[in-house]
Amino acid sequence: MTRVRPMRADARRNYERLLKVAAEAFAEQGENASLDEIAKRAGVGSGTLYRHFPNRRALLEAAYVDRIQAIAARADELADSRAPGEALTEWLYELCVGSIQVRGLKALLGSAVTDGSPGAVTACATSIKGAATRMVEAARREGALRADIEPVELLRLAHGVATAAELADGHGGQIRRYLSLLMEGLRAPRG
Amino acid sequence: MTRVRPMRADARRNYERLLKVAAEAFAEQGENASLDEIAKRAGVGSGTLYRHFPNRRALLEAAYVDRIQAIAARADELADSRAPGEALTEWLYELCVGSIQVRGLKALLGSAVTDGSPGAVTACATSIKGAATRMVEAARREGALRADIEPVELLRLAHGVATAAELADGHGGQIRRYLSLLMEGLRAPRG
DNA sequence: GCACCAAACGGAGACTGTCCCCGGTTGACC
DNA sequence: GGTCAACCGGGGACAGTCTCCGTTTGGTGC
Repeated sequence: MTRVRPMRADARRNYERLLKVAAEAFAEQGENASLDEIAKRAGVGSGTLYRHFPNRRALLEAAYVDRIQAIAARADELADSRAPGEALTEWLYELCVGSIQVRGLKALLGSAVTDGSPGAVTACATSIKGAATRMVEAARREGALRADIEPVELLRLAHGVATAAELADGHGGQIRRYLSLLMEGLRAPRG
Repeated sequence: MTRVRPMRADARRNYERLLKVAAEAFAEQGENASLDEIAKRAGVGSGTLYRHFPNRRALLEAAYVDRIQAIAARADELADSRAPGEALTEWLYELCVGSIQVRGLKALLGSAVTDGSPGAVTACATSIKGAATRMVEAARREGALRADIEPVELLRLAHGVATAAELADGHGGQIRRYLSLLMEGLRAPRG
């Protein structure tokens, strides 16, 4: 158990400003927003940015953990208020909407469900997969979902739906439609 | 009718070497392969590359037109040898495999079915959409496909499937599975 | 053959972005 | 208010994109 000493006041200040600015920049410009530009907008040097966040992915993840947690929490909320199958569909819908509207989020969610990506075992990946697992299990019990679909597969397929919808109009206008086509295929097999 | 004078011999030579090298580079490294590096490998200056191909997309497209045409031709071949629904599924499967194995191809196919992308009206887009249209119409007639699915939507969804499969293992091992799940949802509605 | 010149070449260089390094600064603690 | 580890920030090496322009060369008419 290493003694963790609290961050110095200036460090904490910079850290938080960076997160705030980064979240905005990634949302607007996607995952490839300029890091030096983010540093500048946060009023710090690029050295400071890279010390706090060794690479782009680290910053991206830090900027969106809370949003991911919110999505995970939303799963339980939906599970309480609707039938499992419906809750699942609605949750995936919201996931896709978030992926398209907040541009950096999609990349992050994608790498969270990528097999064998370095550093994939992150807080983000864990909580989103946990939420998916709970929803999938409930939906299976209700017979609203085939038994051979793994939670992580569902997340990957949802990512695919978001990608397809993005190609359509760039604003997610087709998510609902594409998702319902997919869900139709994921229902328990026809008699 | 403008008089088209043939390319000078050195120009044609360079043009073709660039295409060859670019196809290799994009296949290996994806759509973001370094253009200067491609020029160097082809033994020409970067100025020459940019004169022949004003931007990355132009080079990408030129490097893969023939491959896209082959995919489009393959559609007719499959249509002749199998039932429409099965032919469609197999064609989409091959499309996805190509998208994953030849890395730059996916980006190109994606932009070909993007609504409102600049320069979307290209030879690639036209021939791939044409092939999709023929397959979709045949499948519809057979009742193997819902009537409300547009050809271009199918291409977008296939792109989504390729994306999902790529997340799974990076090599397309799940394409068949994910595609069959999708196709299940695209069949004519249950009674 | 040869001279001409439009077409084509190629690489220097301006610009943007990433990331590291290290001399200077500052906040926390005594 | 002195000490020092932690932190800052910007300069700079490196890589990539794309343009500009002086130089070279292939095609053509003689």
